[in-house]
Amino acid sequence: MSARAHPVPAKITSPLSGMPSSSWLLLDSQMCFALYSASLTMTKIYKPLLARFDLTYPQYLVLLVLWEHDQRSVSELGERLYLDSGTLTPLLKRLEALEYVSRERDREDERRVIVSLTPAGRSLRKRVLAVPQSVSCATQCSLPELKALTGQLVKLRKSLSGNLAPGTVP
Amino acid sequence: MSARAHPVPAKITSPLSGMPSSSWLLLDSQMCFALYSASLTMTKIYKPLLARFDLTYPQYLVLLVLWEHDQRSVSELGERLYLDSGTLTPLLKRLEALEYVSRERDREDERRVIVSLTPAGRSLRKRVLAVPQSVSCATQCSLPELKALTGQLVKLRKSLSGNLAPGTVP
DNA sequence: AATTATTATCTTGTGTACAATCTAATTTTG
DNA sequence: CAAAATTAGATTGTACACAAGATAATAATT
Repeated sequence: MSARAHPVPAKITSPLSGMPSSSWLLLDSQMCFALYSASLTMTKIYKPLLARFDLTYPQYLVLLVLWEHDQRSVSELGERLYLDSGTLTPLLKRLEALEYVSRERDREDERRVIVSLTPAGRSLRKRVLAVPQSVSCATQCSLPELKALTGQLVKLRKSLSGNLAPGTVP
Repeated sequence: MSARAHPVPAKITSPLSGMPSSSWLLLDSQMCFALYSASLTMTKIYKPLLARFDLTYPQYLVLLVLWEHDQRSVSELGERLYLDSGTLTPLLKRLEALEYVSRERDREDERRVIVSLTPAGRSLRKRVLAVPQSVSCATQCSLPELKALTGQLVKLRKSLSGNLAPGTVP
């Protein structure tokens, strides 16, 4: 007595365009779900590749940052990765337990914690090089396609970031 | 005595293309990070909009599925959303506590649990309609752009799903 | 200099994600 | 039909993600 309440039922149109209002709630038409599920799937692809180094995807991201610039504070890592200290602190402790990084208070400003690569963390870099290459293959995309998609996603993140506090309903 | 080891240091090229090997580890050139950070940002956009209904984004996704087809089993929801029972079981219990859904064993097959919308869950649909519209605005994308991006992300998820067990290094 | 405000990190609590394991209910097979 | 295999959910353990609040160090102000 319920169910199948969707294909083209409404004549009401949205304020945004000629889309029927019901279309807005169709799972498969939602860019956000495509984004969300693609992101989860991507993490699953990384998992076995990074497991050999006892790394998770977010831990690998921290190492990417440190391989570019060693000795970053927790907040600098957070700004770069868009993650907060509540996420990073325990993650960094795990990376420290793995002996890929060390954490020490900044002498200049004791509030800050400086995260540095250990020799093991530095030497990991070359061995990890194959991982993103392998994932790149799994996408079945050409490098120009990947670059284009990256650009669109960066643009999207920036647009969304701009709306991160106020906007409720248009 | 470390740091800044990257812009164009290596002459070695990858097996995939003419990209210098070091480029593969640059955070900002990684489509996967763009995907990951865009997805997290998107969830942050949804959070305040869904909080009014005491919903999280994955809970909202479950409701989207049920609004399309009421009375789905846990595994059917999982197939649709690409989530497993370890994620869905506690999530569905919270939706049940909110009285948006009910959960009962299938009489025909007692192994299955059927998730159904309550009247409150059904009536939520209209009120939630403004949420995806609002997010759509926040993207600053036109509807054709959103459709194109959705298509690319779906294609990406499918390509990645195809590589979910075997492939290690190419 | 003492007060106030700010900043950086840590902690706590809630809610995903998912692997691995467990239990119970069907289905398949011999 | 009984034993074995399969299936559907639930449970457990690990690891994010983030809001909110606590703590401690520094900066700004009076």
